[in-house]
Amino acid sequence: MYVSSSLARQGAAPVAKPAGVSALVTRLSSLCKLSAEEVALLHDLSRLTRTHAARTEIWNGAEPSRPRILVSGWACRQRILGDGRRQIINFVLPGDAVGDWTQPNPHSDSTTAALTEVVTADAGALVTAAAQRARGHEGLASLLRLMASLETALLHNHIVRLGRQTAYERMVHLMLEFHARLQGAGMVAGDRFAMPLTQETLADSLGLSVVHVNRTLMQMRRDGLLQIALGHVRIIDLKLMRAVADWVPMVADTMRS
Amino acid sequence: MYVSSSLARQGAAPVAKPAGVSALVTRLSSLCKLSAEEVALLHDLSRLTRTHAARTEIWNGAEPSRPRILVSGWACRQRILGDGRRQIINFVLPGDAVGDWTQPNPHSDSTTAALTEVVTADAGALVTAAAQRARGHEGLASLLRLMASLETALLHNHIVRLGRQTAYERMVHLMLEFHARLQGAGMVAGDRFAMPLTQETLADSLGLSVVHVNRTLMQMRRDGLLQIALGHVRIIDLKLMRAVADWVPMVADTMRS
DNA sequence: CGGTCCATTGAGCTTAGTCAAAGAGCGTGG
DNA sequence: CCACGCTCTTTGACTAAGCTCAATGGACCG
Repeated sequence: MYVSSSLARQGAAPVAKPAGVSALVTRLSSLCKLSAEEVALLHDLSRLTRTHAARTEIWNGAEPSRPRILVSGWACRQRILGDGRRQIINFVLPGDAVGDWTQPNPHSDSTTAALTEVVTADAGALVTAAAQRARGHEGLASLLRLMASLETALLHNHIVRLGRQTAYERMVHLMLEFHARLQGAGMVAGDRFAMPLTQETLADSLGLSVVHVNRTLMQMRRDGLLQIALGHVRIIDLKLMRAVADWVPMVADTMRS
Repeated sequence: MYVSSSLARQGAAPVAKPAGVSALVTRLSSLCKLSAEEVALLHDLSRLTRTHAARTEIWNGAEPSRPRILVSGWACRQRILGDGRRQIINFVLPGDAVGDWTQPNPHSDSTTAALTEVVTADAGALVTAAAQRARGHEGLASLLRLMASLETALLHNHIVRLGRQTAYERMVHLMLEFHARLQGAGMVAGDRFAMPLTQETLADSLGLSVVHVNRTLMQMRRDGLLQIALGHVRIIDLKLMRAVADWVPMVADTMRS
């Protein structure tokens, strides 16, 4: 039974997707109390954007480059092993840093690739303003520190998923992570959000085979946890999902309450 | 055939283990060019140390505390799932930061536990000096950034191990990581270094069962990759190990050459 | 209409987990 | 000194989660 549940539909209509930089501003200003001047700086990011096609590399760990921030689309940090095995290290969503800002030239062998068409902005002005500790920009330094801290927390979560959770638990946990992160960017409408990923991408993130990802998703549907189709996810039973995946609320979750 | 290869021997004689803070100074000053004044600051860390017993918690993600740095012993960041499953997120070795310095109160559910008796030092002075950008302390800021960057790289490596490597590859890769990190701290003598971990600890790091860790280690011995006994590791065939594990040199490695 | 990408499903296999038992080393108290 | 208990390691037998191979079907595009 093919239920037309393609995950990565090209022409899927956007759901609650703010145009331009507004998702980015929503997300970043929700993390940290920022002055009006600082928020203006965030809006200014839209003046120096660049569009990258899907399936292209948007950042290479080896060569130093200016700090960039993701404005729209989905990307991922990944590493390819010698024999072609691929592991996705983390997903980069609107408002996330592309690459590693803290280190000019880290010897990292991982690269950042666009999963969809992606827009990035030059964040050099942000970093400079935060570093200069200018008056009216005290919040930016906090923001950058908080962003780094949250990214580390996501890496920790991913390690726990991969090390000690079953395929089913991993998948549920990842869906909850997307839900929480996209909510922070105002990209969740009710119980639905866009997830333009193929099952192969999910497999390479969760350390599973494509076939097993498919079976796991089918089981989740049968269990009434969520619906996945047409590049969108609809959460059906959030409470059950959190119980299944041993979910620990993220910082953004607690701030909301 | 029991070959007396206990991994965690209490009374094991130290191998190339510098007493006091020297391992820490060795490691940190190898990362970054530091002024004499800054090196003196590192030595000063020994004035504010604290000893923690094995199997005790030395840092709790929830409550804010002063930044600390590990002087001697082995610790780990870990998370316990609701049903008791445990995942070790990373190992903390001499010269590594305990907890998360960048964030006052990160909502992290992970804790840092001492695997052996451990000595930590208050690193508040370091962080303050780096933040003040005082003259003569320019290197400290770089050092802290580099430390954070290296820790992130280790998390990335761990994710790749857990997601896309076999039990055998994971184990070899972890041994290579210990080798490289301890070498930076001057704690490798020739081809040998101390590794005071039980097989259960290795299992909880690599996402395996204790039984399978044992079988994997036995196979590695038979294959002539390394010897593990009495809480020590002896590297036999470094080249083969690196080929097996798809090893990517760490920053510290490349600096050495 | 053929080609391509992605999702789905079945059959058989492999890696790694579970359960159970035994051995080695070490500390402790009689 | 020795018996006992505890922790850690080792091994066998069986089980199971997840992988590989193979084939099919829907959707979309030129």
